[in-house]
Amino acid sequence: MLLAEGVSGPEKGGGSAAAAAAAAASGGVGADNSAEHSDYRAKLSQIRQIYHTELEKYEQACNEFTTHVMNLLREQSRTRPISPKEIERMVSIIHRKFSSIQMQLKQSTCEAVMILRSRFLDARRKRRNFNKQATEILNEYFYSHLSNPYPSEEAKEELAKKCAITVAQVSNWFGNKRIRYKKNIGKFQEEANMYAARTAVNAANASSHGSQANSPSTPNSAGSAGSFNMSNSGDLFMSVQSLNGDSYQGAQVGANVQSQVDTLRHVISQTGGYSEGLTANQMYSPQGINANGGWPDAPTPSSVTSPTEGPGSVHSDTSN
DNA sequence: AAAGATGATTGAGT
DNA sequence: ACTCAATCATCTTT
Repeated sequence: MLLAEGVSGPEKGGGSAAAAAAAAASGGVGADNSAEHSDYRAKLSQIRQIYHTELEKYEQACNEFTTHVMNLLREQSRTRPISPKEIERMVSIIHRKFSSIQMQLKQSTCEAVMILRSRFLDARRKRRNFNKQATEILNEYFYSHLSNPYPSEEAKEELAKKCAITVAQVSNWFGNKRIRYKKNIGKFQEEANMYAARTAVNAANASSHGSQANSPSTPNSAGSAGSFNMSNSGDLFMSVQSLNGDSYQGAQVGANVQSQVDTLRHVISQTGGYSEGLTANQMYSPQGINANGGWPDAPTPSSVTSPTEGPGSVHSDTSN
């Protein structure tokens, strides 16, 4: 342990390198937090220094005590015979005592290092929110796959790359998002509206401009300037609703039909059944519309592209 | 400072 | 192996 942390290893020189290596090996997340690492390293070197000075002190004390005892024995040897074996025994006893003290020192140092590590390297303690763009990308995916928000491994990797985070973080994000969305759909309605409308508009633009079915990189072109006005979103709703009418569904190529279905379905259910008394669960629940939509099971382990969905009935429940 | 939001961890279930 | 649910620790907003 101490060796691994560079505490009991070589002196000052390679210590920081060893500490950095240990931190990187155990931290795993180590990417940009150089400032925190330097702080960590400083504390670690402090511990190392204390450890070494204490060790030196103990050694010195041990030597002093040994010579002291030796002198005593030598003095005694004038009055009574002392066998060299006895001297050896005494010395070994002294050394044993001091080595046990050293062990204690090592143990406490080890504890200090452990505390330091847990303090500095525990990911929960240095949590940083993702930047706006990353959350936008993630939300966009989430709300455009609302009927089955379980990204495949490849999708996760892609999202991770786009958002400059790890795949595990993507999984965490989706886990949190699913659970929190399901727990309180009402709280997420505005957000859902926003993203649904936006992706719907994007899709409409894409389909009207030609055949750019799937956007391979940075789909955040249009409204990412960051102004979420309710009146504005109302406008979007209207346009989307008219889009839903009947003229556009032919233009949409089947690439991301499912996401557009989600989007449209969401908007439709929004504009259609808006009543104040209802609870959030009833107002908009993809589970209610889609029998499978409750995401209870079937995380679709390997179906990245599933065009099997029949594009025949995009708007089966428009309900004029 | 309190409350809410959010990313990460943990334990259980499948 | 993956997800859910609860929880923690921190960040952000009020």
